[in-house]
Amino acid sequence: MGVIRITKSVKALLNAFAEQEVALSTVALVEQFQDHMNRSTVYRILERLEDEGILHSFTGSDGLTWYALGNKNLLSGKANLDTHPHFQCKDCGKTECLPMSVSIPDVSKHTVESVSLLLVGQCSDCASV
Amino acid sequence: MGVIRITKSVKALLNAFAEQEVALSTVALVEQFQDHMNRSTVYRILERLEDEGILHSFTGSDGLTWYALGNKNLLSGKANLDTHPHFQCKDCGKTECLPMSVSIPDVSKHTVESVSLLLVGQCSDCASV
DNA sequence: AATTTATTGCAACTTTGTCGCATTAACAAA
DNA sequence: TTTGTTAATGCGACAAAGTTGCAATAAATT
Repeated sequence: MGVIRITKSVKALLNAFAEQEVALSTVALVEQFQDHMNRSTVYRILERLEDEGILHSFTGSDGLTWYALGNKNLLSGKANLDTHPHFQCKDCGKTECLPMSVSIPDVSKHTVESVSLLLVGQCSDCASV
Repeated sequence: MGVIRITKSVKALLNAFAEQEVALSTVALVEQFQDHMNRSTVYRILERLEDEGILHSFTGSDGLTWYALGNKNLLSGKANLDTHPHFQCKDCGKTECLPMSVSIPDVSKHTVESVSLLLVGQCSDCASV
């Protein structure tokens, strides 16, 4: 499986997530570390960390890929579908996992294997301006 | 606003949606009409039709943009949030709007303006194989 | 039919993301 | 601590989705 060696680059990326309790886009991470690691390295590490279950990814409103800590943490059991939503602020772009589960109704004749749920709106910081 | 002139290209695109009751990806449409209209024309027409409310768009599991008929059709009133999910079959790729509304819990301190909800799984056709 | 201007085609471009391959650096074992 | 194995990285080239400016074209209106 994924992460076998804890390289400096892996540490740096994990650090970025540990410091901030928010989701980070691949684009932002590539830019943040452009002087310290190659673009493809960023992509490959994120992929590996996701394979390990340390990160999980989702698609933002702009179609870009975002990553956030956790995955298994947010799930009660592996049998259940992970239906936690992500929230993206249309003003400041801040994106985060929402610590809740949304119930998805049964879809007749369809087997649902994964759910991605993105809420776009205004976060509290931007609302108070 | 958007659509002012009903050109041959606009008619052709609207026809594609009328014939099939499913969502179509920009990529598929560009390919389908590659001999009849330019790629940028497809993108621009889809954008205009969405502005008009004739189509609505969402992002598929692959990160690609998809369009489907309706929008206002599916909404009871403009005051309510449109929370109808989209379903994408992981096997055949068929993608469709689901005629239902999913209730989104209140998110404290966040104003939710739009919801995108994508279910990925297996459709009935693929399940019976 | 003439006029106006929205729409289109074209081509060049941007951006996100992937890939192969040679080099480098984790890390386990001696 | 040194050595050997191979995962991980850098680099560069590439692919695909989507955008943009501008000149040419074709709706729609009079």
